Amino acid sequence: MPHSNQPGRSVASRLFEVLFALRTGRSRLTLADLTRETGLPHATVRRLALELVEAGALDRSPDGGFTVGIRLWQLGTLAPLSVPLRTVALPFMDDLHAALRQHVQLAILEGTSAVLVERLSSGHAVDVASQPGGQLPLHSSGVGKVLLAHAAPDLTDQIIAAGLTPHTQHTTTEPTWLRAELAECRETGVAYVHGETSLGVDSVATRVLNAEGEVVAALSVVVSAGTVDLRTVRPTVIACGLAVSRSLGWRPSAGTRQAGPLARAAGPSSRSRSSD
Amino acid sequence: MPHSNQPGRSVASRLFEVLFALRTGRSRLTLADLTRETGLPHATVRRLALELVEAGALDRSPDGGFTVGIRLWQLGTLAPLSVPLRTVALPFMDDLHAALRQHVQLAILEGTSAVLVERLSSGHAVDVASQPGGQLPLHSSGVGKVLLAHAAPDLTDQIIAAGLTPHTQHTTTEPTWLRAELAECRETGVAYVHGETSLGVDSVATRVLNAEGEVVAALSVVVSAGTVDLRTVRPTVIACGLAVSRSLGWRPSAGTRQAGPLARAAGPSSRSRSSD
DNA sequence: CGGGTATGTTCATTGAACGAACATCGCCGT
DNA sequence: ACGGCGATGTTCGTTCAATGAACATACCCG
Repeated sequence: MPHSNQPGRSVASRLFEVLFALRTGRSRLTLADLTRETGLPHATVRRLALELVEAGALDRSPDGGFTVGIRLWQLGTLAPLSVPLRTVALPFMDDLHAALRQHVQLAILEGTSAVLVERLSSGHAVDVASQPGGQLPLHSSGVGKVLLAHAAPDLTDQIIAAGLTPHTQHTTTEPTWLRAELAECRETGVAYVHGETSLGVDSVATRVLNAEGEVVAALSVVVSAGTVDLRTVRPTVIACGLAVSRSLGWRPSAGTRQAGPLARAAGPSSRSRSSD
Repeated sequence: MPHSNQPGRSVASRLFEVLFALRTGRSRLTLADLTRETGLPHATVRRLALELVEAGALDRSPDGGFTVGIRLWQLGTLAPLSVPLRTVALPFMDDLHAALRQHVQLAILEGTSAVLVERLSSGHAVDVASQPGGQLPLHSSGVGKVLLAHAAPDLTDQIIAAGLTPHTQHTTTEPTWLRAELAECRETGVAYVHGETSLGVDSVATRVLNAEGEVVAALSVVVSAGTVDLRTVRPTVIACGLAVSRSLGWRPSAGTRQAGPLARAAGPSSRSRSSD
């Protein structure tokens, strides 16, 4: 039986199975790697991979390794997140970075993860593994919590159903607790993380709104635990988030739909549920 | 005849015809746009585009526009030019930017164009249209000339055969003249451009070498004509290019294959190949 | 030299891709 | 109201490109 693939699968799906076998940390794969990764017959993988090379989507080094091609990278730069979001946010992130001398991150929601879009790091700050293009968990990162809090409610159900993987002993694994955190975040517009992603790393995150008052991104400052008082960082982060939102066309009045309570959150006083 | 496409074309090729219809400045296309752009029957384009959306390669806005998807952007960030080239070059480009307060560009060769990989701009400097991911002509830009000079000789023939499109009245359109410039550049490692890409914009470009002594990129400073003495900029650019090359593992001794003459070019005076 | 792994090549089979034709919707000018 | 027009969406018989098991080669290691 020389055609025993399960029917219903399109060429395109197979093609992208090969393409997306390249992931963070696995950005250079051999033909055998691709075969293992996809589970497809090696003859098929070979044919598809060579077609991808011919199209310029992949590059092949003389030693046989496949990597993402320059043309595909170029195509990626056309993604709408480059403009206006990144362009608009970058100067403000620069300011935030200059003021605090700590990591500053910008992330958006994609499927069931937060995707890191932009990042400014300080040499002397804690090292975080993530790079632009990398993924962060929705339930245990600052930006993740902000994005999850403002996403469709059933996404939270999905995330909880999928299991709240504990990355450290501080990761929130209790569904009720997480839901409470998210509700709090919806109220204040801010999310805190204390060593939930990795030990000794804290972060404060806030939301970024567009002209329609929708949460389009999350902005966070990541600090080494204990070095900085998060209560100091909080208003700075909030102000920066508001500044970016404003530049995207958001106005406090226009934003009543989702962003109403943020006004209260902006003041550090009211009910400072601190961190210590 | 319900199957009148010219045979020999693969699905993959059609798929990428649709994908690469998205170009700089045309990063958001409707179905009709894609159909016009590719010349394929609209039923085919529709099917392919929807498959691309399902795979996450494209995003479709509610109003029907197709844009590059986030997953494709993520995939692009895995391209080998991000690491090590960009990562290594960025700090040095920062220094160059800090020292000169002018545009600093990093580009690589891709096909018959130079592709802008990284760019630092100063608000008060001349405005150049190009963005990371954008293309620059090989015959009329600084980085282009550097890359062309060190590429396979038949690429020059190709470029000349394709016609030296004049972008301004200063663009080199005479093949012999261009070849002379390229020879000069091979000798000195530096290329100058005086208003060839756009009027009033000058640039100085130099090469970046890897551990094997191959030219892997070009580095340039772009200035408004007349504001800066290019003779001042030249040694700074050269030193920066050498610094990046060193960080990539290149050593003057090891680089004799292609990089021999650079030593002379490095010193403003004939042969003080200064590193001190 | 035999076993293992990575890569490359062949070819009969067939189902997925194809696209002409048809259908629908909204828009604009008359 | 009507008809022309462009954009989008849907159908379906035809057929050729995609498929993958089998074979072939090359290399490494014990």
